[in-house]
Amino acid sequence: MSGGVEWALHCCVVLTGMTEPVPAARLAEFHDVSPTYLAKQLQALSRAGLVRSVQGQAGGYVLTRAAEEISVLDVVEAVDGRAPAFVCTEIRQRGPFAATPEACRTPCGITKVMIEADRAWRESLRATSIADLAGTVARDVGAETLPRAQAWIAQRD
Amino acid sequence: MSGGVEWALHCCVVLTGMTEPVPAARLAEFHDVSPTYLAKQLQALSRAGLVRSVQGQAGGYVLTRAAEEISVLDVVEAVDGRAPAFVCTEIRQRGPFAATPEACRTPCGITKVMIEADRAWRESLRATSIADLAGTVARDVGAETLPRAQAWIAQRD
DNA sequence: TTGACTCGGACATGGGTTGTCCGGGTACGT
DNA sequence: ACGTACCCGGACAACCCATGTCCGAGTCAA
Ligand code: SF4
Ligand code: SF4
Repeated sequence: MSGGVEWALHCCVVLTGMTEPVPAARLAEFHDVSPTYLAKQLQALSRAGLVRSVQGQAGGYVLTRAAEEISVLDVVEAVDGRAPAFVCTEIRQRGPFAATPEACRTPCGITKVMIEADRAWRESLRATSIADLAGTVARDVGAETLPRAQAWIAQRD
Repeated sequence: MSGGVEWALHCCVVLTGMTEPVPAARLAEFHDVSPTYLAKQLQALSRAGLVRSVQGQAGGYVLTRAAEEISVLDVVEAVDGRAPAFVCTEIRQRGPFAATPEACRTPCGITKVMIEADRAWRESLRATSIADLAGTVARDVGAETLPRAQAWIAQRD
């Protein structure tokens, strides 16, 4: 899995409850990561419709909907793509005992198992929302930490 | 996911019920794939203890236990490794609002979600065995296909 | 003893993710 | 209305791991 997923998730969590647009550079400074590369991840989120980008001075990114309506799966798929991890090479159609193409209409047993496992993985990721994540960080490091961090992000130098 | 997983699974299926050792070169010829690269995957299976390799003339690979006792997850983990897909970079310990290391003893919410999803994925893969896969190919392409293929593999030129 | 065949780990190559850059565009301040 | 400064967006390289290959050590059969 792409490492940028972690960055994107952290950004979505800190964007929770933010009313003003936040520039990508400030998010990068907050997390101490490469600003340009983080920008790429945010662009992916923007393409997926999870965040809305406003340009010009005092621009930045804002969530398009409530944090309860954004699942972890949405973020993962936005950054890493919607393609399944396992892709069949159709090697059963090769070699001396090659199967006929019309026999390969329906996915074989191996592919079925992989698709089912992929579905279970995605379902598990869909069960948690960004708001849930924000709640866990409130329980882990204290309820006042997130608002203070958001205040630091909101102030413009 | 590594593409070699598909090759390894196919090899395990055709090895079902094989009593004589099968060389890697013959398996490669049967599937029409690179012999040397397939050998690498079989070596991984050997290291994981799923197959036993016998050397010398008339050597090859044999399953170490019954196909019912080998799950798809075993093969996947043998080839692709046991490491989880998501690895945390601990970026919460960086930046102006860095968390203290002692606060990071327990995994955060993001990591918990990822671990849970990974567990669900592996559990789904563990539910199916190689014997089940052999059964599905019997239902899909006919019950006599697999024995005939195995007979072709068993004969030595 | 000979021989030949097998596996095993060490060695190149390519595609993909990571990381970076500059141009188009927008909103603010004058 | 103009200038300006800022921000986003997609196009451009660098690094790394998966892919693919090779030859030597070991082993069994003859
Ligand atoms: S038999 Fe299944 S895994 Fe093998 S090539 Fe066909 S679809 Fe892919
Ligand atoms: S808060 Fe969670 S996801 Fe973020 S760096 Fe720490 S463990 Fe990783």
